[in-house]
Amino acid sequence: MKLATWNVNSLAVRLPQLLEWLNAHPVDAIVLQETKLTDDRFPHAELQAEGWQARYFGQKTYNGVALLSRDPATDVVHNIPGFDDDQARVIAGTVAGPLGPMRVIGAYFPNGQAPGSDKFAYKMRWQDALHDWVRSELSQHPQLVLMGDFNVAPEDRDVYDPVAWAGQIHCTPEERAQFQRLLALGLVDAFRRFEQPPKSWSWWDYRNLAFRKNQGLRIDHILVSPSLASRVRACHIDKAPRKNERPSDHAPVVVELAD
DNA sequence: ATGACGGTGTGGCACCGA
Repeated sequence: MKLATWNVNSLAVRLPQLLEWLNAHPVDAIVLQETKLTDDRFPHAELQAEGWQARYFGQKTYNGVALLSRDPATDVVHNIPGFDDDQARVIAGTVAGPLGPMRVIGAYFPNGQAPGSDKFAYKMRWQDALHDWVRSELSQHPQLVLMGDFNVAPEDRDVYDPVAWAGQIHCTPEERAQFQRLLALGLVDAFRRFEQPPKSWSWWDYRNLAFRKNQGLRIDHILVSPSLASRVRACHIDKAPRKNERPSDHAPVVVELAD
């Protein structure tokens, strides 16, 4: 079973690239971030024509998330229950698979702007709420995957220039501690289960020829529940779509689970 | 220190992302 996450930075612009990628890289389910579409504009017909059932939760201009699967996801949740939020950042659903029902949570963590800002405080509150909710989801769904754009580079090896980025947004001790709190729930970073090429990133700035210079961050992650950890067969970042004309600034991340 | 690139909105630029 294969699962993926991709911050597409506007699904309206990236739909052709998404469909092309899904054709070349069949997955059982994928979560998308930054769709930037209200639900009435979501391209469910185009996706359905390609065999995808879509669950989506969007808004105008910013944010927006979706969960695509071959069979329609059930028990769908929008945003973090009990956490009042006017930003569309989370979609969760249960997807049928060879391993039985799989709880899939797709998340677009707040950017946070800068330490000390209001947006940073929101990012911390949001992550507190996510942590507590994921803990309760884990108690009900032993087979759970939390994936998306975390906007956190967990360690210095996830940053192209850790000295320059020290204490900067995505790299602050507070954000990294929040990431560790998720791991403390028993979740496992699938990417780090394996030897990986050094300088593996999932995001490169559009500016300064960052992709060509391979200056990026690993901020898109796939965390799996304890009962899935031993089933993780592979996890990789697919840089190829970043070479497209008009690419997203993020690359998809893929995990393969043994049936 | 700033802006650089790209997306969106009701635009002629501002805001936001990371």
